[in-house]
Amino acid sequence: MQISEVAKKFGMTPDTLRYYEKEELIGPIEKGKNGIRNYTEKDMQRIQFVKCMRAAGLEISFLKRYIKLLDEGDNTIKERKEILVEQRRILKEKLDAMQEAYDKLNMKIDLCDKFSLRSSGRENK
Amino acid sequence: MQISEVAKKFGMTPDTLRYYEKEELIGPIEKGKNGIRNYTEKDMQRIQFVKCMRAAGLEISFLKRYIKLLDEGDNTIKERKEILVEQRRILKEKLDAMQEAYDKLNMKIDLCDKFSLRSSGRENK
DNA sequence: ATATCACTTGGAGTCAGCTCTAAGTTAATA
DNA sequence: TATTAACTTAGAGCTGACTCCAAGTGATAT
Repeated sequence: MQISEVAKKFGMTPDTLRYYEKEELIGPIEKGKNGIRNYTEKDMQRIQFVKCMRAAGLEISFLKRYIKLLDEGDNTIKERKEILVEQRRILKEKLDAMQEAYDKLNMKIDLCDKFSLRSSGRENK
Repeated sequence: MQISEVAKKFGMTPDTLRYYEKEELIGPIEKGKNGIRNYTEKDMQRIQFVKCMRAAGLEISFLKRYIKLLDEGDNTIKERKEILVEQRRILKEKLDAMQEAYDKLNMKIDLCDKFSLRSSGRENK
């Protein structure tokens, strides 16, 4: 599959895909003799993973480190787990902070509703 | 309360507090005749709010807009609610994406554990 | 043959959100 | 009185993650 098609499939730009490859989050992607990238099913699984993690705000430096270890094979599992556990911790903290903000937003929205009710109530007297 | 004290209280730097003030997320903070900021209880409530929202990733441009409306009074409630609802929607999407990544991380960590168990089991034969 | 199109590269530019620097003022301490 | 420390300002610099640009290549359509 060619770069623009893959980009479309994942809702990102070819630029971003090339950038991720340069940063070694994906690939290196095989190229035909014309120099054009041809993405395999496996490449796309990795893109899927990277996209998911990036959408959650995980840093590129982490992903790079992790994927390097992945490619090094089974004897990096212990280290990989440590990295994953650390990222999970960071992610959990962010999730909690966001949940707190979410609740606060909900409260504020409720207050707006209450205010509107009260004042429309007064109008109808 | 003086800037460095407030900064410490909220775990941020004086620079950030001055930056937020310049961007009109807080204040304007009253200054003594020496030109030094003196934060009131009300200022700090707003700092608290801004900090919470920023920690959840809400943009400064939104906070600025929202706080401007707040200061304009009751007849901006409808517009404020619209903004809040929109931000809630954005935040919800991010929360879901992060939850998905969180689950994926957990799965990967489980896989690491299983692998370690299996190989240590083999070792003990 | 020539134009169009999607691709390639290296490197520069952009953006949000801080973060730091330099130069200056003021109040308290040695 | 001189130093120190905490504050002030305007504005420059930094970081992460893209995003864009210019110049070039190669395959296809007219």
